[in-house]
Amino acid sequence: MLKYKALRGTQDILPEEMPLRRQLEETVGRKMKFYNYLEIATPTFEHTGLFVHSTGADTEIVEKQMYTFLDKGGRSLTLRPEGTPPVVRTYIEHSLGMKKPLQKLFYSGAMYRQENPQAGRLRQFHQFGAEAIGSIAPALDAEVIALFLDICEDLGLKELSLQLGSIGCPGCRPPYREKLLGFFADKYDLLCANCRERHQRNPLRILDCKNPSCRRMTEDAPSMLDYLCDDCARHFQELKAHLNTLDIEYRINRRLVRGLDYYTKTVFEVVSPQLGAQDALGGGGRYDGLIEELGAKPTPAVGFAAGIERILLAMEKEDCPSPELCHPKVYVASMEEEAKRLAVRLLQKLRTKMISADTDYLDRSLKSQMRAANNLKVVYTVIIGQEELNKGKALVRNMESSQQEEVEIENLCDYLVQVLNQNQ
RNA sequence: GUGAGUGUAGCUCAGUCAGGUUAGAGCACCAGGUUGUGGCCCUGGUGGUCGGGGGUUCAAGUCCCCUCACUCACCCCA
Repeated sequence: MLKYKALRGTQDILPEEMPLRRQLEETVGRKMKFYNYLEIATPTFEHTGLFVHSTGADTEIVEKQMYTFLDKGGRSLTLRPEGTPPVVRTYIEHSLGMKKPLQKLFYSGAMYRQENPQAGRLRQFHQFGAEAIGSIAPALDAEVIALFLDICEDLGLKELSLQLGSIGCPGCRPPYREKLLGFFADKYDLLCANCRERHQRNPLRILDCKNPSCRRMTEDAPSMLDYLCDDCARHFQELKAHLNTLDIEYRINRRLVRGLDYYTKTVFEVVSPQLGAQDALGGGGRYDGLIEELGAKPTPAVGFAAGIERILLAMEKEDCPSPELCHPKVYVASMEEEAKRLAVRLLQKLRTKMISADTDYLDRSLKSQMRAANNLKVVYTVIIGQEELNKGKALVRNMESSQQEEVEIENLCDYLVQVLNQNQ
């Protein structure tokens, strides 16, 4: 029995799974470039207070999901549970707003939340995300949404649903909240246990309950969308207009609620019907109050975060094309000491000429070496033994055609470079 | 944190209901069939404290308890 296993909710990524991840990473980087978002990276741990004051002290994430610890100086630190607060902290700390009025940034990395793991939900998981800080333009909300959908489509995902909503601003949300409380006043006893708790703390969340009876009850509950202030309503209208011009389909979700405190106005979620319970591939929205909340001058912003493992799951379910592991081009099979020394020299030369190559380090029979070459799917196998050494030549076998010919040992490398280039 | 289901070879799984020789198959891996040539085929081999611990029994992969992990769902969210 293995003494130490990967911790609950963490995952080893094996060689076969890497190509697909790399592809995703490459797609993200490429698309971000086209939309002019620049990459940044922030530390994996921060002062605990950063998340308490941005994500929100009352949120599930901060209340019970953070990996928080004291360092030797007695400071409370936390492994980042999400990417937005660190990015905003960086934006403020390095006065990025002074360098450019609008900063468009993206990141990709591991996040940590101590939840109960299930399909599409890990304790260490990976997110990429974009944050556009400095503009209130609804067109920017649309760009951020378009960017995320563009990435998903480039990866081959087809069955996606964009859920759109608005949760207002500090101006219009409190009055709406009162309205909602009024609506539930005579229904309190009919709510499920969870919702009764929500009633005290965050009544908006009742709208998000999946309990069928709560659902039915909230059907004709007032929606935030009907109580938006003029500013928020106009913003929402303009965003929808922009999405229409971009031919982006969306579904208005009158009860879309986010679990993070900093959202204002626009909220959205991209959902895959392939996925089951954890079906949100990504989500985001506007957070016009966060920068000020963290001590800088008021600055509007909008962004999204996406779950890499969830996207990977969805790609698998939709049979998206996945890149193959790459194979070396040449295998050098050799017998006897002298030939093996020659093989090592040849390998070195090939590699400096940018040709991937490998050989046998297990002192196996020629037959085994040929099998190894076959499993590696190489294009050519070079065979060097005593006979060849005597002649000063080596055999070069084309693995597909099974044709092989003798080549002067001195010319081996140049010969292989030449034939491999012809093939391409 | 709660509920249900599942843990047998590197992988996919038989065997568990009705306890009883030395725990099996396919794939993968290794070797041989050709004393120097891959794929297909044939033969053989390596590999398991049956998730872990405890209990019942003459006897436990099989029954009971605990524990850990995974899966699904609640919850939450990416």
